[in-house]
Amino acid sequence: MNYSRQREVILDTLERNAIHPTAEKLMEVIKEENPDSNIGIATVYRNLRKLADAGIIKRIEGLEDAEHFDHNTHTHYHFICNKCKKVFDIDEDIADGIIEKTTQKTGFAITDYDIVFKGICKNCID
Amino acid sequence: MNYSRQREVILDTLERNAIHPTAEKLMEVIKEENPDSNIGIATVYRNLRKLADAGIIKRIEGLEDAEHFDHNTHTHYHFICNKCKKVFDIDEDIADGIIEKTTQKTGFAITDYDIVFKGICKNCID
DNA sequence: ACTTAAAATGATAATAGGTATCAATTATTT
DNA sequence: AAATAATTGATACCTATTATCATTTTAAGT
Repeated sequence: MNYSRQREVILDTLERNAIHPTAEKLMEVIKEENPDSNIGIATVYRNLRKLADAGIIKRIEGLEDAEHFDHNTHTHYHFICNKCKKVFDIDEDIADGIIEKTTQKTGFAITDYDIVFKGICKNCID
Repeated sequence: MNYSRQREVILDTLERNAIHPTAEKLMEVIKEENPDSNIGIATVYRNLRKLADAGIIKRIEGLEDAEHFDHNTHTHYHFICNKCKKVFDIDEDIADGIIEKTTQKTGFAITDYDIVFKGICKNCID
């Protein structure tokens, strides 16, 4: 993968904004932070895909209509609030050994898995 | 919800074809099985949404590009083969008490959750 | 530095999944 | 049977994402 200024901005912005943004949302933030730098939306989509395929960032599927992206590639889970639609990290040990257990029981060669919780977040309950 | 012949066909076809189809795929099957019956694609989308919202069937998100639907609403998980793209049920007890555990640790009001595994299925390994 | 080949970009057309609209039809209630 | 509400089919529309392509930038070799 060759260097590109745009890719650096995209990755850096994703890392500094841990909000699990969609491509469109990330584009918005990039524009705000770099009003002069003229990065096209196709470049954002392209690079997010490339970075995710390379395992440098993670694609989060199963949330609303669009794909979201996460700079954190360590094992963790997500919760999306049905009301405010915000995505929260769940960094707790709630599914210990689930890959091994499932591999053993099913015989599938599991390479990846995701857990998505839905409900109402603390802020929206009150 | 009023009765409709179309909805009955849609639900019945979904139940008899436990292949976790997308709306388009289900439409295909319906057309094959009922060449005369002229059900529009909008009706399929509309009814799958309505049935899922009513809890009669379940929407599976996080699989490829499109939403898939499952007539089985009991707690179970899914595995999608990255090669053949088939969706398999995982009906094993691999995440016991995960809602309680996560609710307790996070304080979110969790109403639902999904686990999606990815990898290569037995058929595609050989 | 200069040249060349490969990779990346920005603009935008194209595609795909899904929803909204609306007049016509079908169910339900009285 | 008449009135009201729900549903349908056709299709226009919207939104997320990818493809295309000419141009620019990067990396490597001389």
